[in-house]
Amino acid sequence: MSKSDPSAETTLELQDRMMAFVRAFGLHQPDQTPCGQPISVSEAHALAELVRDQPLTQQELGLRLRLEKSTISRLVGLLEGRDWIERTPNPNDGRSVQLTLTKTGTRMAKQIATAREKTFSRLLESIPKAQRPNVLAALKTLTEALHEAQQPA
Amino acid sequence: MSKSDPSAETTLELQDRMMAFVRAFGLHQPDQTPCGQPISVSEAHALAELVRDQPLTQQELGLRLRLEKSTISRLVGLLEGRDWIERTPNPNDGRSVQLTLTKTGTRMAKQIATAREKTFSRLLESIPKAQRPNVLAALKTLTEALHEAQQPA
DNA sequence: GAAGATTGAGGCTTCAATCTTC
DNA sequence: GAAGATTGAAGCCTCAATCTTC
Repeated sequence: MSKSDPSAETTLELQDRMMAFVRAFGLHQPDQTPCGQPISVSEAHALAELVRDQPLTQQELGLRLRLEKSTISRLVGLLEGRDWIERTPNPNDGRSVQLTLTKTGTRMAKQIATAREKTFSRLLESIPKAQRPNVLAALKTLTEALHEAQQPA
Repeated sequence: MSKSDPSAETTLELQDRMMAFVRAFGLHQPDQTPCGQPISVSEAHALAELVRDQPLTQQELGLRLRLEKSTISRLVGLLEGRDWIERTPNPNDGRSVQLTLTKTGTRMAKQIATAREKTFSRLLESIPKAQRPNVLAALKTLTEALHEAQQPA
């Protein structure tokens, strides 16, 4: 919401830096698997959300992961097929289902979280210590700006 | 390369912020199309690279976009189908091809660049002016850290 | 009719195998 | 055999249409 026309140069730099960052992040490769088969980034993210909050409806999960409901439906189907997630019908509303982690799913979620923490810890170590607060603050600012700029009006 | 164990909390925050950012960025949606049909993010990115440097081999383009050579092959095929790009055989090396923009392709690339600039300008406006330098610097730092952390050894 | 979820069609990406040229 | 490019198979995602329940 801050007025002031940004210069063309600054805009171009932001564009370059963001594209470079997103490409470098490599969203498409599956996560390292702590044990057994590889796991998609979204699967890992879904498990992480469920560890924090349980139960969740598919729509709620979709909002958190910013994925379409159809994607969530298939994603949950896969995780259910591995017996990591359970779909329980909501007693108060026959339309929605409640997602909960199975015992195996909880164990896997924690293993994945540990492995992931190692990855991000390593990344954080590659950032000069003095700049870490700036980087975190910048990511927050950027994400908020993205949400704001994506508003239709 | 900076030593010092980051705290678990900081690691978690980085993890959250990065996931939130990447999801918010929405890599999967096609770009707004300045005229005619929608364009994938990678197509727009490819045109932007070619406007800067011409000609490029497919492998070079793949390195810049951080995409597999098979992806580039298909991507170029699509752009060639629209008569935006030309594949010219390299006279010095029969294996590689030289990618150049056609007249139409150049015009489109510029239109897309303009539209994209508008998008990023709007995003930049959503970032408080005082924080803009920090955000840009942070993105640079992060991308470098990503490349460093992805090194095998 | 609206909300939650599912299914079908198509696009972009990766990995693996192949083909051609060096 | 290595390098550049292509093709085949499969995974994840979006959009649109559909089904069930409110």
